Amino acid sequence: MKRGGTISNQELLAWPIFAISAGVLSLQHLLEDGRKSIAALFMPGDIIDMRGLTGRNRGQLIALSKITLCRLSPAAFEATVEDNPEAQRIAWNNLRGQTYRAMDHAADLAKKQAVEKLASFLFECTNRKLDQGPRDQVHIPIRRIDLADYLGMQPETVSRCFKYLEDRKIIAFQGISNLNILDIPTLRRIANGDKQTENLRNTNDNTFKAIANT
Amino acid sequence: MKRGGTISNQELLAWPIFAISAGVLSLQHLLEDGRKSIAALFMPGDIIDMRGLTGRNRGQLIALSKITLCRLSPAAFEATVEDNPEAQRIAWNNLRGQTYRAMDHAADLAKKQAVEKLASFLFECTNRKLDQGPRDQVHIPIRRIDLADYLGMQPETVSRCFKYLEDRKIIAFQGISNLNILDIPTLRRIANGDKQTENLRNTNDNTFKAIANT
DNA sequence: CGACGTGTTGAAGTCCCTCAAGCCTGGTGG
DNA sequence: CCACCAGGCTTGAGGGACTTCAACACGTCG
Repeated sequence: MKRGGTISNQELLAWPIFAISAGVLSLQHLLEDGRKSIAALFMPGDIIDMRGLTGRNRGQLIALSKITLCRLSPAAFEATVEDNPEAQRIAWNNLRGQTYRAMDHAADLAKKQAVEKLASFLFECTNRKLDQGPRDQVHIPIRRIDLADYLGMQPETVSRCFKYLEDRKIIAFQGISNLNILDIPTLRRIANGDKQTENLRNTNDNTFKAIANT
Repeated sequence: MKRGGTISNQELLAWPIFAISAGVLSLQHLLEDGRKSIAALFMPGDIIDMRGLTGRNRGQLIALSKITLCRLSPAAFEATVEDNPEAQRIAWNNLRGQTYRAMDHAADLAKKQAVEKLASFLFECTNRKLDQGPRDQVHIPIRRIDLADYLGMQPETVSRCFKYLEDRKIIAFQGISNLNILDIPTLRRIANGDKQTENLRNTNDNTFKAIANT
């Protein structure tokens, strides 16, 4: 499936359960006036069970990159889960992971500023990647526009916040979708909403003002 | 358990799984500088499985009202779920409901304005209440402060938005925690972010200005 | 090459937050 | 029974962070 492709409701009725093999899939909500928001990101290994949810106002499943997915028939899924405790445990834990990730994400959106949300997202990326590579290298698997919709901000703000972190030598870009975290502790503090860090970051400006006032 | 009571990490290690019988439980995240946000609300019937999540930075479980809950031992839970397909289905569907509710909530927080978020919350209340009473009567089971933390706004803004809806005869309060929805279609449009509604609502002001200008 | 979509800057506006004060309600004790 | 108190809710003015709008770079694909 190509980027931008959607899974239609008819397909969902026929195959409401599937798993992601590769790529990034999104659950998008569209408001009346065109505002778009991405409610969740599904990545390889995630199991999606939309039984009984197709008709509702739950939004659409849209691919954010080229994806491959593995369809499961509800009957086969139920049978597997009932017979195989191991499979059941995997499915349960995956769904549980999705739940708490969505709740964490909601908390991030609720009371965090733009830079803080971006910092949290970078950690979410490092936590979710399957291959256990170096923890300071991050690959951003989606476009800036989609990232903005996921974090509840504008593409412009995303750009400005990345620049903000880059200027302060906290991250360094390698191309458009890869970056290194140069200062993990500071980024962590920002993600946790530590205003102390904010003060540190503003030190230069403050001394500037202080000098100007003398 | 009284309002304000928390479930400690030690208790969670001993009893990581439980179900809510009555009351409202919240999952709260606390930022370094004191900002608080409520990541999720758990209501009667919800099953909470925190296995393996206690140590992490997942926040705390805090009661928002007097609650009673039913502890389950992991072993017993697993055994029940493996033996009884019906129980398994109930647990799975409950967790699935929590997941999609959290995702919807995240989408609401991402790209909605204050009044729109409040309207969505009112519908979430009507959808979640167990007794199938009249659909236009809503009981708000939590305080304004907690509602603000859940919706990512300030208590003041919550108050202002309620007044806004009340002034326009869209809702009518019966006491502090009960209200009637007088105009369900309009409230629905607001919840869906329809700017047309916004224009309708502003009509009076506009004519006012127009007259004032002539 | 030119067109398109995406990402980045810059200035003006708006919604919400912050702070401060007043009001109301429910619980407590005399 | 009523005064009192404390916590929560409401209201008002001022400031800040993000959005909006517009224009410009950049890479890709036809």
